[in-house]
Amino acid sequence: MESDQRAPATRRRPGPRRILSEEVIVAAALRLLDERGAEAVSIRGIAAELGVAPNALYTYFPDKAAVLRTLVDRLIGEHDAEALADVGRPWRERVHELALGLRTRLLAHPGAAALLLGAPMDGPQALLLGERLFALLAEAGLDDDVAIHAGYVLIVYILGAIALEAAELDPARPAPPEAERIAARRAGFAALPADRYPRTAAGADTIAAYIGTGQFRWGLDRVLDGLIRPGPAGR
Amino acid sequence: MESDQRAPATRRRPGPRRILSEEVIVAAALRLLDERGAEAVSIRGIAAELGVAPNALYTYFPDKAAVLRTLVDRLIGEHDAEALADVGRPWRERVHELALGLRTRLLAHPGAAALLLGAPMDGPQALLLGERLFALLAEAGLDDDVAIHAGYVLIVYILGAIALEAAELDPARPAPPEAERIAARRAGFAALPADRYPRTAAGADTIAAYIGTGQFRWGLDRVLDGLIRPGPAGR
DNA sequence: ACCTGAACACCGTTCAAGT
DNA sequence: ACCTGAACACCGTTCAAGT
Repeated sequence: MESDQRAPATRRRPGPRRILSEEVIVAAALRLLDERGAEAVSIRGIAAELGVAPNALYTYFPDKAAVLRTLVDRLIGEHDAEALADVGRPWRERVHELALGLRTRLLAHPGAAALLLGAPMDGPQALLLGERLFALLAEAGLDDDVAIHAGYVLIVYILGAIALEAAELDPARPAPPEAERIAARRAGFAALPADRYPRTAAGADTIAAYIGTGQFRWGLDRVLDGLIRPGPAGR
Repeated sequence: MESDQRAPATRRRPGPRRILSEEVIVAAALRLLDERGAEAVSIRGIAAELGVAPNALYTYFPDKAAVLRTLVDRLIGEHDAEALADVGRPWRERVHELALGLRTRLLAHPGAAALLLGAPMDGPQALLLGERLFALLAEAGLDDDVAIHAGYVLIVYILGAIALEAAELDPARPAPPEAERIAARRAGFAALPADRYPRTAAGADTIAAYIGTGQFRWGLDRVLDGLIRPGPAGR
């Protein structure tokens, strides 16, 4: 019992147990986020989910913020890199695919979307996303340094729109169908005092309908228009 | 001593004490946010700042989230409404003023900026901001419902850019000068492995410089260009 | 190296009570 | 109506220890 000098069972000595890993922890955090909302994602909650003592997680992450940053970065990274690099397809189509794909995946985890713009976008997957956007915009004819500025503007629009849309969702449960969300918004805006917010009340139907794929795409196209064919104030 | 039947001291009976108010609570929260960062803003912390028991705040706000929502909405509302409505000045100039002013004020409270896109923008001041943007864009020649969509895109860009920029700041202390922030970014990007992030590393200087008024304005102009003169895919 | 038990210094919120 | 004391059910993180 006292001899731990014996040869390693596998190639490397397995250490005491090796139950956990970064992946397993992040996966548990995401599960918690989706099932019980943002405030259920605690170190203690994740540990309980994994059947482990809370402080076990500190072997893999320095603090809770690091877990969340890693989680967000992984979600950002889940896109089809090959399709984006396929030079045979028009660049605008590929930007659409990137942006819409990102929106779909992030809205599937509304709790995570709230964390999107709360920390610097400096994770490895976020940087890769930037690389791909820069390359796409360079293909579209922009000079390298303009492409970089333009890529940042695009990221701001894409992530900002997703975050703002996700803010209306209940993070504890999957997003209701678009039609339902629009109806709820319409009711809210129509109830506003028309004397104070005349345009908002009058345009309630229009504003209510901003949520959704179609409008996300419309805004994306307008931003791309502005970036690709700079106006008189151009850089 | 036992008779509390006497006539009210002032016009309305003052109640037991009336120490607190919504304004005082929000102001204390903001002070805490600026001086000691986001995580110092707790119900208990605010109460201590005000010399009051923690649960006293529940007379004025239903929960902590409501305090933060009100705080953000107030910050959004601090702009010069008259200057924006001044029809004598070009609309683009007024949009700039609105956006840049918002950026300056929100970056002065980096901790608050992180909360910007975490909750729906449905506070009274946020709605007023929307009204003003819609009016400006209608002046710029957009149809009413297009102006509403365009206004939303603008808000997404403006708030998204501010949030992303604020995410790099230490919320516990005032923002360092722009040059210093750019230098710190440049060092970070230049240190990236060039084989994995070729464009990011090569463009480190450019990316580092994205932060700042000039670039915020450049992006704003590009977005406006796209919105005001819709391209072939226009709505 | 990896995990546990126990503890520290906190949280938000609720309840019953005092004025 | 407005505020307090006390309590409940939590937090994130650290430390010393076991293997």
